[in-house]
Amino acid sequence: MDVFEALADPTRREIVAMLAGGERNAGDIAARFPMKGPSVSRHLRVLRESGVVSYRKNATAWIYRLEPGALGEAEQWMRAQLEVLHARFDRLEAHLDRMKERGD
Amino acid sequence: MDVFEALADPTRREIVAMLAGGERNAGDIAARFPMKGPSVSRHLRVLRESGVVSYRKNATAWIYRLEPGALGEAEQWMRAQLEVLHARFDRLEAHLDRMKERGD
DNA sequence: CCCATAACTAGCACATTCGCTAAATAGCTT
DNA sequence: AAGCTATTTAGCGAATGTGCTAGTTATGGG
Repeated sequence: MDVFEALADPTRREIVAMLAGGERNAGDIAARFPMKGPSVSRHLRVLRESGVVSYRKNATAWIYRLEPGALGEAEQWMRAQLEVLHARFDRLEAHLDRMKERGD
Repeated sequence: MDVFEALADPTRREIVAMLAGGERNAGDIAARFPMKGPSVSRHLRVLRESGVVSYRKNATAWIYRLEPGALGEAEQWMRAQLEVLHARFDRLEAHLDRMKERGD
């Protein structure tokens, strides 16, 4: 599944922010949201399937961990767009400077 | 509206990538997609309302431009999460190094 | 072995999204 | 003013997403 789709939901972004601070089990994650466990569990599934988080089982608890790969790719895509935009802006500025120097 | 929600749709991400290369009018944008004009127009509306693009009217054509602000904020949010994650990883590595040096 | 705990999956209702066609709006041209 | 072009808005149906309750699976303790 798609990373951007996974990040589209504010609850899932909060989960990502929580997990940036360290691993958490599903119960601890769910406890911080007003919704019921199964709803959070579904959000966790979306994050799992998009590769944003990994998970492992420790005794009865599922422990979730933020993985940098998927998130990093999305971040790089955004940065690439911004860089293309910025590069064009710089060229325009340089062009205007040249025009000004020639007194155009 | 939310930037991440706006970027969740692949069509809208393609539009963003197109506009990174420069301004385009709605017709030129729509021409590059298999869907009908009104569908693209709705995607453009989402991008407008999320602040990802600005638009102005020139004669009969609406011209769309990618704005760095909204996109940049989203990119920074992602980078912030990755940095928190990375910082924790670095601390862990340093800790393990210290343990090794002490022969733990 | 049976019960409690942790978390998941299944199935339902409601809201939203996505594409479509048809109609409205705005500016240029004659 | 009438019509042409470019684009948006309105409204429809199918598909999807989100939260809920109820039931299932897996592990640990008495």
